[in-house]
Amino acid sequence: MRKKPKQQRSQSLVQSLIDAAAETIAEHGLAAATAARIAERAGVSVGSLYQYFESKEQIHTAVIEHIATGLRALVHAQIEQLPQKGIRDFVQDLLHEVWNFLEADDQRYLQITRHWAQLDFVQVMNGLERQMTMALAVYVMHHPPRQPVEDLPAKVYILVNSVLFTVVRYISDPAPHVTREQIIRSFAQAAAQLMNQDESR
Amino acid sequence: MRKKPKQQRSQSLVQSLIDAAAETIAEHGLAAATAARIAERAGVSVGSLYQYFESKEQIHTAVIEHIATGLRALVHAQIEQLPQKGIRDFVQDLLHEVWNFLEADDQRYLQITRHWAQLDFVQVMNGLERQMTMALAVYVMHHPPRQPVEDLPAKVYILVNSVLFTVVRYISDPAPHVTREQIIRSFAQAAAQLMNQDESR
DNA sequence: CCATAATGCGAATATTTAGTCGCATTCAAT
DNA sequence: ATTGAATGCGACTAAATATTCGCATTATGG
Repeated sequence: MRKKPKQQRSQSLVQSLIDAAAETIAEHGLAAATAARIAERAGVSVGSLYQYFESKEQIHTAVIEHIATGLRALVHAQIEQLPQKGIRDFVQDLLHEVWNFLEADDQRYLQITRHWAQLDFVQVMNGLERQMTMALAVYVMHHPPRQPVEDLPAKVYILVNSVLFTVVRYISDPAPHVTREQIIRSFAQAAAQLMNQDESR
Repeated sequence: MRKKPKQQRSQSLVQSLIDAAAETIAEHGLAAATAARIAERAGVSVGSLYQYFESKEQIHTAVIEHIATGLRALVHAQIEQLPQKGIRDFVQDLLHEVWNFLEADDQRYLQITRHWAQLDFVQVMNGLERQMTMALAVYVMHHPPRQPVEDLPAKVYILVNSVLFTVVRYISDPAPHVTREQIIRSFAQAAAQLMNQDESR
């Protein structure tokens, strides 16, 4: 960011640029999110845009950070309820929340998440992983299963990535032949089994 | 494709363009795979490129199709061995194969797969899903578990997408804190449990 | 060997895009 | 009210890039 926005008008200008960038990426993809288009959508001149952002990519990064904050908050809130819920319900509810989050605002965040490879989404997922690994480790310690859980970090790695990508892929799917509820149920089952917390045996 | 390449020299020209495109995407990303660069790498003029491809995107699509063929063959070969192996070993071996495939040739295919959202990779995954669903349905029919498998299509959907995306993500990860073997083992376990084929209980 | 179709070329054109710069406008402190 | 700093503007520049077109070269069938 070139200059720090000091006055209030410039701060809201920066915000409107970030919003406009998010909308543009969501509606027309990353490639279409050019400096000119973002500025126009924000009702701002390109000159002003470059007053606060070094480059086009810096705006994209700002958008990611915005999404990341939302995701982190959501996961954090759910983790607080893990002890009372147990793994299965926890995963189920978390999945519902993530799903709704990605679908909100006309799938604004979804479209952005699809371009994870080109954006710095990897950092975000690393953060989520750590958060989840800690929480699950603590939970398993307090609810020791008959058989100890092996490779817990690997399992969390799988779960976090699988959930996020599969949901993104599902929402992107024009004609999925399975239902959202089936996916969520299956994921919850898989998670519970992986943590050896499956009571139905 | 504008013209059909009839003579042998033009056919190999087309092939060299596709190869060059794959290499360019792999090494420098999708955005860098411009018409000029692809042509240069193939040792061909841009004019010739546009003689056989309507647009830059059409080359990208051709590259995808090439990868898809490889993946399909690989999965097909593994599915043949499913009956003798059982779910767990099947998934484990399949994962090793997919992993090696994506890492081969200096991760040539990996980089391409990372851009699935912008390319037509969705079709590929639909195909793989159908292939796997059929195979697993047949297997489960011949090896009925104590409890019937619910939501089989959904579970296969999860498995296929999770495996592919998680592997891609893992190979992209500059500093993963879990090992490849842990991931594979955990996935194999998850698959076996999901199909109620877990004998270790 | 000739006629004709297929192939190959790359300079030239048209478009798109990132990023800059000098000038105009607004704010905030005195 | 005045003044200097902050903000905002958008035409302009420079660089990439997609795609075309007329001409040169090469293969093929007779």
